[in-house]
Amino acid sequence: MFSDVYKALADPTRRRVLQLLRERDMSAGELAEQFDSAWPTLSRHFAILREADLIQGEKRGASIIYSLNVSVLEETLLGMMEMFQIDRGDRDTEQSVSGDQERKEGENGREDTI
Amino acid sequence: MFSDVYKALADPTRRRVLQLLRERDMSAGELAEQFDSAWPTLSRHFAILREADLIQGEKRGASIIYSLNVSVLEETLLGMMEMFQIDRGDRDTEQSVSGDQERKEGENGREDTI
DNA sequence: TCTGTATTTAGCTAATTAGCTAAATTATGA
DNA sequence: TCATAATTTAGCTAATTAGCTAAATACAGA
Repeated sequence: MFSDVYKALADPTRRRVLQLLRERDMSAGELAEQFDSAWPTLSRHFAILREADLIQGEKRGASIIYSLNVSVLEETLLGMMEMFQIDRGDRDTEQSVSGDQERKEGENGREDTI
Repeated sequence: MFSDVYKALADPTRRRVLQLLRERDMSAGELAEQFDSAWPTLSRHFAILREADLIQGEKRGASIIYSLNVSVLEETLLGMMEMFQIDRGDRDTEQSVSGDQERKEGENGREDTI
């Protein structure tokens, strides 16, 4: 369902693009300037983010202004939290999940952990 | 920093493995039975999850019992929320972020969205 | 020590992806 | 219409990855 989104998020360059767009809308060129890669390379990253519906571009004159689709990002992350039953509230609160068991250290302090 | 974790999470099979381990610890074989892929293929996925420190395996006799590293998963997801300034509280609460702007529709109801 | 079970490693193929340069496309303005 | 600017597409290479089968390793129990 969100598989494209997960893949889009797996790349550091793309995560940085999203972060930049979190601050404000930017043109493709303005975005590309923030990176060392060639512009066509960035253009490809933009396309992947567009396909995942994480960003959208709007033509303004000769430029394309990209903007973040906050809701998709939000829904994906919250969906992921839910999927893994991570309590999204207060970090110090005890989690209560069926079959819940945190990492437990062996009595001898040594485990055959691989 | 968490790049390995993101990549590990990008694959549906691996996400399913994590979900299964969320319920209870399982041996490699028990896990592998849940999927159609060949065991070595699963073994490879386990290795990627181990390298990302999302799971760990403990030898028990001839078997390896895998368990989820809940904290790594939790920290990654919360870190991601923070990175993108997603409010992890109540969904209906207004977000207040510098330069924040939700998707706004053009007056004419038509945008040159690409 | 031999046998069977559990799991991983080796070695392969096919598909995907990130990066590049060069060319094409689209819009602006003289 | 011509030149320039902004961006994407085309077409390539190198690296990565998912999948497979076959072989190797590690352990348990007779």
